Amino acid sequence: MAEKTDHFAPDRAQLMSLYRGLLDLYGEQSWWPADSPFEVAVGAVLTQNTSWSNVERAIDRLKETDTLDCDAILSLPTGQLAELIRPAGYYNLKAQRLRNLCDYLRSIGGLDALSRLPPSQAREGLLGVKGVGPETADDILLFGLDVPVFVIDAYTRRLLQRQGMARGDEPYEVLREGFEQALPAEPDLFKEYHALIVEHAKQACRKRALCAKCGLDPSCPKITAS
DNA sequence: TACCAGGAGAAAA
DNA sequence: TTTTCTCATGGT
Repeated sequence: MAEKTDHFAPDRAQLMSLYRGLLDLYGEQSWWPADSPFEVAVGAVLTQNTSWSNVERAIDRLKETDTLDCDAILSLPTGQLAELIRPAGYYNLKAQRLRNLCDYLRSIGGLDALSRLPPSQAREGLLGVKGVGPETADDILLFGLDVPVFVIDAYTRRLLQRQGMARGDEPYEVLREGFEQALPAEPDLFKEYHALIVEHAKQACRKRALCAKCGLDPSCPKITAS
């Protein structure tokens, strides 16, 4: 039996071929759907294990009540914040997580101050917030602050497995570093790549019954550059 | 009715 | 150290 290793070192041509294949299939996605870096940060927390349509509802409710900013969120009782974001699910948990994130941002002087930190330091700071894991932190850095970090999510893992490029269960950092070392450090490329992977998951694997195991299902097509 | 979604952290094994 | 459990609404 082959030993299980956590190696992931794709070459640039391989990843760019996959990227072009996705781009040919789905066209430009131009993410993230948000009006400000702070809205990206809030959306990144709210979308944890949650469909974006539900997140939009919650963000709309924050906008309607003029509470989509750090100070407003921190001034709300946690129960009231939870009620506002209820459509996003896990609302008690996420209300506390949003407060934790806002506490941190306020302590360092806001997102502007975060963007002025060395990227590795900004990432460590975000990861120190209870409720902000690697994917959420990288969403904020890439889509909110234009830091070239590659976001790994469940769809990315599934696609890599389907393409035969990785097992899919490698540690987050192994996969992230694999992408970042192979690709040019361009935020726009990383954003579009991630958005295309999500779009692929939605379009190609729309049948729910198949989606859970789509990494192994032939109905989820392999991507090839035209 | 049952399953799943743009995770993360705590608890159990 | 690895696996399992918890958190929850809304669409299909």
